[in-house]
Amino acid sequence: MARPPRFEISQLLDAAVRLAAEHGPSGVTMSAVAQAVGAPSGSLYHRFAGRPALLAEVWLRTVEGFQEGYFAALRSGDGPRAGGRAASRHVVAWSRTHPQEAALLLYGAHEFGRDDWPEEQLRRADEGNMRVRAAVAALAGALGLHGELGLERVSLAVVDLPLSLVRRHLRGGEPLPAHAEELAEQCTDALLTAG
Amino acid sequence: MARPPRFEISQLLDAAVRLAAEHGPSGVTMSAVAQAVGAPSGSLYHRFAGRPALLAEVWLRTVEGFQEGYFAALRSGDGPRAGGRAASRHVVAWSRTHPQEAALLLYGAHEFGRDDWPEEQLRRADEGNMRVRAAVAALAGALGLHGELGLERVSLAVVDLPLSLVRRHLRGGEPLPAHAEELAEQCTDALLTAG
DNA sequence: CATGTTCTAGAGGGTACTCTCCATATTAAT
DNA sequence: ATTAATATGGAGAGTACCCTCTAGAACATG
Repeated sequence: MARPPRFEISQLLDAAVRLAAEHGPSGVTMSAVAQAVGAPSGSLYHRFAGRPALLAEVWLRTVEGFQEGYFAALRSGDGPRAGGRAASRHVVAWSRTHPQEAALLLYGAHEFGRDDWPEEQLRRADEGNMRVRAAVAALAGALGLHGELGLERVSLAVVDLPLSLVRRHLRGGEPLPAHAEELAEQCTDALLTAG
Repeated sequence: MARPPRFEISQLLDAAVRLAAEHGPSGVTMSAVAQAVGAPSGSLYHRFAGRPALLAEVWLRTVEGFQEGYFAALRSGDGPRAGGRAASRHVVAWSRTHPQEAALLLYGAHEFGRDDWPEEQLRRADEGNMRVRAAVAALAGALGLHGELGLERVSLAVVDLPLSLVRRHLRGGEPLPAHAEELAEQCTDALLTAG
């Protein structure tokens, strides 16, 4: 018993992703998103409580989409070492097939106005972070890398390093080179070797 | 034969750095900088052609200040391997003593409106980038790491990896842990070992 | 002291964006 | 058909910011 929506939420978020990739988070204005899909600005405020809520949703949908495959990769393969390599590879491969979303990930939640997010979305973000931390800690334990220093080294190996590799290229506007997955895997492996 | 300035350029840039570190590049507005030092907005336009010029100057002063010590570190030590380790260490140590400037570096020139910069400042930025590329290429050659893949691996080792380590902590608002330099050096060394 | 130069001081126009509001339209269920 | 629920469509108030512009203050030099 209601008028059907002309604009799907996912359609609005797609436009927001495109804008964020092209002009940065600050380019994701309510009017820009509305104009991109041909909707009046009022319609946006039926879906999102305000700009912070929209930015949070764009960020969370992207991160959660990324993490889905990331955790699967971490658990894959034969043993923790292979899982780490696969995870590193996944970061690069996913970025290759989702260049706009990857560009978005490189900004970080803070640039998407995290400080202004509504309670519930902050919770979702925290939960994702916790899951990553837990997975990294489990990997570090399985590899015998203990202590604060070991944990941080594993984080660098399976999270920050592959992201750095992606950043280096995407920020320059170039696509990822063919050998990127290979390089990420090699470097991750080198860092996972106990020093 | 002129009235002495009440506001030094460096004083304005200092305020801009503080604002950028706290609120991001978008927080560096002309009025915010003016208000931070107690100057009228008009005075800012005597020093800088406009907002893009101010942002460019903030970025360039910071990057050039950082690079000064970075190149010295790269050339220091005994052989290329030690130079790479020292450079990695320098990134972390400099970030520790210059937390605000480091936060600024983590954003990247693009976020500081690089696309709108005046010609001359674009040139300065390019020159800095070229010097880094050349130094990294020289290091890769001395280490016997050849080809596109080797070059990129060395870049990751002595530039992106230590920056990632810094980013992980500073973006969370925490200071760098005591062992950060040590960890950076170890990881860089692991990556500089030919795979 | 007179002069020319550089700077301060701050008002205000122009622009872009966020968000509110309300009349109107569309649908499902009664 | 009526009604309740939900959406559109778009005008416009409020706000923040960039930048310009003019008047005059402060200083070194002749």
